Amino acid sequence: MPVEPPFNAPETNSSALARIYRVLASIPSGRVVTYGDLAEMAGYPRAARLAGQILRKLPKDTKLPWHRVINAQGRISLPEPGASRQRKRLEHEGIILLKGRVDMAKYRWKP
DNA sequence: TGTTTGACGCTCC
DNA sequence: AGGAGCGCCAAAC
Repeated sequence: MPVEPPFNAPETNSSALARIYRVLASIPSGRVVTYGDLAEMAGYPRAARLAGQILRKLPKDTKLPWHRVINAQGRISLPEPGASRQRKRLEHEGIILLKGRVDMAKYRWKP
């Protein structure tokens, strides 16, 4: 008799990694999501730090749009020099940071 | 098996 | 407005 899975465990055979990757790949150019959004969309509500943990380990040459993930305050969470890379990529997609912040009301992606 | 660790988030003040 | 404090949660050790 299998036990009830934890409330936050979406499916036993699909890893958080795969789920996060899938959602990340689906974020449109020119839009952003928060770490919390990313985790929630992947099936892990309140696991914002998990999203960060996974993003942190992405290979440097990944093609996934890691730069479209910022914190809930609209700020870049990476330490330098990553922050500069991220800002550059965002601006390249038309997302301008004012006072170091992205206008979330305008660019936050909510499917 | 228990503890530590974050590219976090929310509430106070 | 901006910082301190605390909660959160799965991965790494």
